[in-house]
Amino acid sequence: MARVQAERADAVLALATTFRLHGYEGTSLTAITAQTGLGKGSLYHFFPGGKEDMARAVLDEVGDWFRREVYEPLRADGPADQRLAAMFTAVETYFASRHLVCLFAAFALGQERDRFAAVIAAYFSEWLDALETATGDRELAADTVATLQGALILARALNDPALFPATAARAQSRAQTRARARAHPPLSS
Amino acid sequence: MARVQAERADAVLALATTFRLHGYEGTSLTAITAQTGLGKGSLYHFFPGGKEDMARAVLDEVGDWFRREVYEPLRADGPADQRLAAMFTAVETYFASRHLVCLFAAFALGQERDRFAAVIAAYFSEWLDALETATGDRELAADTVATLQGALILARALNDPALFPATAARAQSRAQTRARARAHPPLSS
DNA sequence: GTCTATACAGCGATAGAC
DNA sequence: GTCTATCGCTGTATAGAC
Repeated sequence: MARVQAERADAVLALATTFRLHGYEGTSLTAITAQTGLGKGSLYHFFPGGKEDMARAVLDEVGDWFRREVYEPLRADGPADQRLAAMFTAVETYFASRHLVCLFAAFALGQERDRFAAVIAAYFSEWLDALETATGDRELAADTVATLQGALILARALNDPALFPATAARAQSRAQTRARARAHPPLSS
Repeated sequence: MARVQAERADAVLALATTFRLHGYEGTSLTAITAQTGLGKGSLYHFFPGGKEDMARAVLDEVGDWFRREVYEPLRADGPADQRLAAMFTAVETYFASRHLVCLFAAFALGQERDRFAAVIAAYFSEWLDALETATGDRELAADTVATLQGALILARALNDPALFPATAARAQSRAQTRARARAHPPLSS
C-alpha cells in the first residue's frame, strides 16, 4: 500500500533521529526540513503546534514503544529471571540502533525539561513501577534504571559504544541474582 | 580584600549556575548578563572567545574541582573503603548543592557534545581511572560512575531530590563490599 | 498537502565612547 | 573594565498561491 503523500508517522520517525542528534534546543526547523524532506508547510500541517508539537509526538511514540516492548513484558506472567531478560534484550537492542541516546534523559537535562516534565516523569516512573512489579524490589528497580541511563551517558561521553552492552549485561545479572535471592531467601525471614 | 571590579573567577561561578539551569544551547547571552550582572562588554573582556569560551571556563573549573576533591583522594594512600568513602561524600555534597546536574553529562547529550568532546571524555575517563586505582576493578568503576550519573537523571526527571543520595549510598556500600572481596578473596584464586 | 516568500523576534558578536 | 548601540544572521512561525 504505497503512498505518495507523506504520513505523520514517517515524519515522527525522522524527527526522532534529529532530536536525538541535536537535542531539543539544538534542533532547528532547517535541520528538520533537511532530515525529513518535508517543507515547513507540511510540517506545520502535521504539527500545528510547531516544534514543541513535533517533540511531543516523538516522545509519545517512544513512550508507546517502551510501554509495549519493555514495561508490559516486565508485568507479564513468568519467572522474574525471564521477565528481566526480556527487558534487557529489548532495551539493549533499542539503544544500540538509536545512537545510544535516551530522549527522555536528554530532555530532562536541558531547559526544555519544564515543558515536558510530565511526560518525562511518566516515562521513568512507569519503568520503575514495572521493574518493581517484576522484582518486588523498588531499590533494585532504581539501581537498574540508573545504571542503564548512566551507561548511556558514559558510552557517549567516552565515545565507546561497547561500554553500554557490557554495563547492561552486568546490571542484568546483578538484578537477576538479587531478584532470585528475594524470591528464595537463603535462610529464614 | 574587597574589590570593586568584577573578577573572572566570580563570573565563572555565576556562569556555571546559568549553564546548569539552561544547558549550553539554551543559555543566551541575555540570560548570562542577567545572572552575572555583567554587561556584554565585560563578558567579552573576560572571555574573548564568547559563549564557547565561557562554557569552557566553567568546565575547566568543575574539572579542577573534581580532580582535587574526588580523583586525588581516590588515588591517595589508605584502605579502599576509606578512599571510596571520601569520594562519595565529596560527590554527594557537590551535586546536592548544585541542582543535581552534572554539566559534563548534560553537554554530552546535546549537539554541543562535539565542541567539548575532548574535555568531556577527559572528565569521565579520569574518574574511571581513579576509581580503578582505588578498587583495582575497572568494571566496578564503570558501574559506580554509571549508577551515580543515572541517579542524577532519575532524581531530576522524577523531581525527587532524595533519590540521588539514596541511590548513591547503595552504590557506595556495593562498591566497598566488592573492593573488600577483591582485596581479601574468600577462598583461593 | 506542499511550496515559496516573508514577518519579526532573538541570537551571538562587535564597535566605540567613557 | 563597563556601557550602549548596533550589526548580520538564524530562529520559529505564518500567509497565501498552487
